[in-house]
Amino acid sequence: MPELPEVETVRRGLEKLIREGAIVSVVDLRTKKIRFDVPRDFKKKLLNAVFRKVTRRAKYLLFDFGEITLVSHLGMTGSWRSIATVDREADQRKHDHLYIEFSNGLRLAFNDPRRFGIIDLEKDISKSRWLKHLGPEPFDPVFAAELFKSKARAKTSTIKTFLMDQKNVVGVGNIYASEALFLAGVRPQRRAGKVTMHEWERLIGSIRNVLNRAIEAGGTTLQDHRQVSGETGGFQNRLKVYDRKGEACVNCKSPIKQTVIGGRATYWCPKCQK
DNA sequence: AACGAATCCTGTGCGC
DNA sequence: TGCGCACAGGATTCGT
Repeated sequence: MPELPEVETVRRGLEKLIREGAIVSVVDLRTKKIRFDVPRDFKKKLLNAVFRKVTRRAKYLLFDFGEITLVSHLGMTGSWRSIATVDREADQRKHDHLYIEFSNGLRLAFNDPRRFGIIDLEKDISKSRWLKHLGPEPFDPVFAAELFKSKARAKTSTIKTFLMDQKNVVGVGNIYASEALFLAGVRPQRRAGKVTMHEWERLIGSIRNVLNRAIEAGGTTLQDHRQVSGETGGFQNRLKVYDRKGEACVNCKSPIKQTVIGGRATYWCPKCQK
């Protein structure tokens, strides 16, 4: 499901609901393991913790409780939803793995059918195994053409694979990689090392542009993505190539092509992208 | 060491 | 309607 815009949308939803200073009053963990083991003392450590803020790093949500941080990754199908007090007992769904309640009555559920998501606790987030190999955020000025042209210099893998590798730059997944490459006019199957300086400049701009517009739209809902409120996102209506195989290119009317790169469906315009 | 493939898991949609 | 198969927004782990 979720790339940076979807995770950021969820973060903003959570931020609106969880008050700073709210105390965790209920931790109801329904499974020992999602993709990886949840810490054995999860409940004990989280209960009575005082909420500070929720931030995002790459595609990870970080619930800051001061002495401890709840780390959550949505994998492909993970979601957080808020449950109204009146539905407290009634709204329990298949694949709900965790419920957290706060002193002000807010109840949250983490649901993940495919179980590719992560729920973990970290004492010191700067040492987190999940975060330490990540590249820069796409909006960080460090993500600049000169540096990335040089980083990619010796890479024989495709530019699409390079952009989706979170060690290079974070937040770009399968949908937005195709979209950004289209906006920049670069074919996804081009070798990363052969992308020119000018193309890197366009690519970085396109990535920032598409991610920003997708955040504004509340993310892309193809099937699973939901905001914390339960609403779908809106960016699926603005996709230019993803999931549009055979449809007319918005620029040149050529049929959009689909291929597989790195095992993932990839969409591009054979005329607009060089 | 770098790259691509296989893998974890459940649900959905399609062809027959 | 039912069955089998391919495929799905991620990213670690494995094999070459």
